[in-house]
Amino acid sequence: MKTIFESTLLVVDDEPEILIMLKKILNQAGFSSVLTADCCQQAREIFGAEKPNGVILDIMLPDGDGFSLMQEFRLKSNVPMLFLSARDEDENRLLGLGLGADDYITKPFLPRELVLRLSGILRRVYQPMLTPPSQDECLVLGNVTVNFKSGVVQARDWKKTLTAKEHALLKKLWDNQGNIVTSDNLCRCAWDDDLYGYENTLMVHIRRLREKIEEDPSQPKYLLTVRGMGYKLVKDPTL
Amino acid sequence: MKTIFESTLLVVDDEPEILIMLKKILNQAGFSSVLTADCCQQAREIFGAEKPNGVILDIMLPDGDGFSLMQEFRLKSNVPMLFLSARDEDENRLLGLGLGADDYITKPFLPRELVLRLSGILRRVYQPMLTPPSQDECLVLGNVTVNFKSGVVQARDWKKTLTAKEHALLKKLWDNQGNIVTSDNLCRCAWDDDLYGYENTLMVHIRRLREKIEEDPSQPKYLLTVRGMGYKLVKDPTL
DNA sequence: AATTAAAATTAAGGTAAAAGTAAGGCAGGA
DNA sequence: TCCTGCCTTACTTTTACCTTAATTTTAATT
Repeated sequence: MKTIFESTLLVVDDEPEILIMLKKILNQAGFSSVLTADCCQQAREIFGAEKPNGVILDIMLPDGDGFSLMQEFRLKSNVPMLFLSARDEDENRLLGLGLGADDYITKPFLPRELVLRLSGILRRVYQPMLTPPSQDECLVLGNVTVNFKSGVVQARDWKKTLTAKEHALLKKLWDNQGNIVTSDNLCRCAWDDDLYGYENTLMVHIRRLREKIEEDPSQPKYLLTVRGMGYKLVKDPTL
Repeated sequence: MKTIFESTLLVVDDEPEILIMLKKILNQAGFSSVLTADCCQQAREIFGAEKPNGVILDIMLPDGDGFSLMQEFRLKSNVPMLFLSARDEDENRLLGLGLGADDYITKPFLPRELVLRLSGILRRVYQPMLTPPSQDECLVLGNVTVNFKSGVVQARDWKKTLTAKEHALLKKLWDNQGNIVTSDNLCRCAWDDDLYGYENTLMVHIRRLREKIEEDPSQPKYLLTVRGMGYKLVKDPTL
């Protein structure tokens, strides 16, 4: 399936004029394949034969009710289904949703709202995957890895934790990786008051950071000093 | 993630009593991790930090509107979001759904309907990724086992139960196992009002938790302090 | 090479965050 | 109503982290 508009939809309602209207609305919205049924029996046949990708059900049907029909279909398939009914009592809505309906729309309804809700559901179901299961983003510096979420710096055979200030500073540098971060800006992100006089303190922290990420402090490769301006974190010193 | 009830939810509304009510409703329904925010700014912070699995948004907020906020969040994530608003005009519903909301619920609403609709959406979105139902998941810390469903902490020859607060806090830490959880966030998940002044109380609870899981409080191995930031639960101290 | 300002290095001392402790308060159940 | 268990408050003590300050090294400028 390419887009949700190539879904096959099944609309079940006993009023012919409603069926015609719905079909028109859905076609206009871009759904090319809309099947209709006006009773449970017909709905069952189409459902079995066509395996629709979405079902819109009225509740009152001549030869049964939509609730039972939905239950029946749910046993066979996890396809998106929604109720479209004139019955707006709380109990009915709760019943319908409780049976696993993806929505419960009451008549009269806004065509555009129906389309939006239906499209939303179909999109969720047929174009689902969000959140690519991402492992925590880590900062990798040579053999050393920094995980900001856990505040851990580690290599193969050891492990250290970052203190609050170190965490703030290194994060700031990482966020601006490759660019110069002025001492002022670094101070601002680690200290609330923007008093000056933190320059020296900052240096001490930078020193500790360098130790922690195993820099040779006299020959830093990753956490570089930019004289007169600030510091810079580079991921790959060869570049 | 094992079930949808382990989703982290974010509720944004400017009325404190609504927040408290929603939190209660959702907790009762089984959602264990419900965060709340009363303005856009706070919502942004939590959204960025916690990556919630579902968002419930009011439209009228003191420092902005829910529509813009949803647009903003949509750019960053495809997470399920729904509106909960007193404004029932057609245009607003269409606008909300058009921006990609998964639902638009109007106040007053039936608690059960909210829960059904939310659960339905979450199931659609996350079900495909859910792992097959396993036996009760337990947190194992050395010789001690914590069962969150029963709230029981036990070792070979003894057994204790968790209190409500302990349960909430430990659950939160477990959900973010290995990562730093700020004191703020811990407080938020255990107390409704996000008043400050819970820091001390939090500490006392942490202390009790440490006793309960048989930590040597002076040399914790599992429930670690991250000074200036918060706490962290590690499953295996050797790693 | 001399000069000088910037940055690095130390180690000690200060301080705020967290731990510890105990008593008081409050709600739910008997 | 009292009782019990849980939560909160308030206070002291401890400690991990941060800051300070003095000295040394480095790098840019002349």
